[in-house]
Amino acid sequence: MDDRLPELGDLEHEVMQLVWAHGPVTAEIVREKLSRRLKESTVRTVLRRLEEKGYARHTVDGRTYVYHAAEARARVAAKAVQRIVDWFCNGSMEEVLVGMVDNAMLDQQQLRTLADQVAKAKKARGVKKE
Amino acid sequence: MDDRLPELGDLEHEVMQLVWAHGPVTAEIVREKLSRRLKESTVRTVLRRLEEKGYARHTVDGRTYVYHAAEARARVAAKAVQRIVDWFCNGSMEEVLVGMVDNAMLDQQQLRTLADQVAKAKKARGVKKE
DNA sequence: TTGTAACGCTACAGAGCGTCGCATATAGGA
DNA sequence: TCCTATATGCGACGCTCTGTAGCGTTACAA
Repeated sequence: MDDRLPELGDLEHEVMQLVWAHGPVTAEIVREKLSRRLKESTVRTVLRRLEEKGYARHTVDGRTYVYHAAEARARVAAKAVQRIVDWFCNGSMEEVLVGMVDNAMLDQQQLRTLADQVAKAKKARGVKKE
Repeated sequence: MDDRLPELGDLEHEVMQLVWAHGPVTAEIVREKLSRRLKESTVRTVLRRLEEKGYARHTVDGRTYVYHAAEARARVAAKAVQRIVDWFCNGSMEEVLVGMVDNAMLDQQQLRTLADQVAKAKKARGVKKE
């Protein structure tokens, strides 16, 4: 259930961002929206690898593959962060947050605000939650 | 000042953990403490690469190199998290935390506690801060 | 000066990623 | 029914990163 998603390369990442932002996409759409001009086969290879890695899934429309995100972006990000926390700090999220405050990436004010927003967000979707 | 630290491989990571946990170390000490039995030259190569990547530094004692962590573990972890946040959520730490709560990795209670601990930690070292 | 201990340099294989070319299958129109 | 356009998968190639190590070099003690 909490399988480790493999890491993403730069291009793979860019494509996933498109999938998340744009919603279901075809290889052609991805190709058009990419910053670089790439061959169709390149895009398809990336999409296929993304699916192998568990980031995306596809459905078939006529004879066209439509790719969807397999997991919400926030969820993937959360797992990535969890991984970092486990790796570096034996799972102590606290140590990481302290590090961020220390590094001036975050201050307690923001942290407190975050706690509120998270609480709100949770309540907002609380019903849906299983 | 906030240079991007390159990622670490598994062995490199294990070695850094030793450096952080054990304090200044020599190649020999690292070798002894590693889970696997490796040749000295292997350990030295890893240490050297770690230094190239900016994770460690060395001083010379007699003709022995002594390696130190270049940055605190929490700081490195924080940067890694920051990177994740930037990559996936356009810098919205909030979105990530929501994802973690959503993923049951964290609950608001913990988050609030974290906010307190962070505040305390900051105060504790507040004076040193620049 | 010679042995020994510590070091850096170079290498090499395997995996991951960006990038394609090419063979193949299939829906429509001639 | 057959040809063409289009969509797909598979395999490949080069480059970089990482784990792992052999070997030549240098400095200090005897």
